[in-house]
Amino acid sequence: AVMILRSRFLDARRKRRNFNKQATEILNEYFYSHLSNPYPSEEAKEELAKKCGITVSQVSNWFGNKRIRYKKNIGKFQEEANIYAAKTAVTATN
Amino acid sequence: EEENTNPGSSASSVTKEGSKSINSSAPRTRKKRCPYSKFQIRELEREFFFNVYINKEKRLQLSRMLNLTDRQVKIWFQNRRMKEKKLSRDRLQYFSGNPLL
DNA sequence: GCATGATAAATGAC
DNA sequence: GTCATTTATCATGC
Repeated sequence: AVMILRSRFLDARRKRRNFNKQATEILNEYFYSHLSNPYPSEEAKEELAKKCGITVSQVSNWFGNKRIRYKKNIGKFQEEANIYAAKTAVTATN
Repeated sequence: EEENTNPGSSASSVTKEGSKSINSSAPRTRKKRCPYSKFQIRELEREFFFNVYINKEKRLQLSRMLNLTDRQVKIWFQNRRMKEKKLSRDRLQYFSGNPLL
């Protein structure tokens, strides 16, 4: 039984699964509302992980990938940036 | 499963990372990440199994055998220790709260 | 076919 | 030394 769990653990670590849309929304919301300094603290990471239903490591991975891919091609993310900018603006007015 | 095409040797004579150019304020471009071969990984892992911390002597020996610099071997062990720590964390998280145990 | 998450080299703060 | 990163690469999803 232990061996089964062990192999299952190894497979789960290697397989990649996309996050659900809600988790991605939360992460993007934080990213674009902190675009000048998109480096969440350890506490912020834990809170994001809890809200997204993922691990802190996964949050770190997401921000690492997001930062460099955004920097490498800002134009590609412009539309996305506008969407979340408008979204946070709406929530701010409420 | 072959050797490294080390980009460091292709540039101007940079025998070791210790050697600095005359220019003190050089931006010093970041070394391109080059994945190690299966053979290199096997030997590094073998040594890591015996001791997580490698001494200077074995480090020099390994670096010569694998055609890597001292610094590369040193950094590999640092990263490998971090990886081990993360694996332990993941294992603990995965097996904790598992009803089948 | 790229988008995306995870991992592997490499750097730098401390 | 650790450790959060950057960057490229790998593996998978779709």
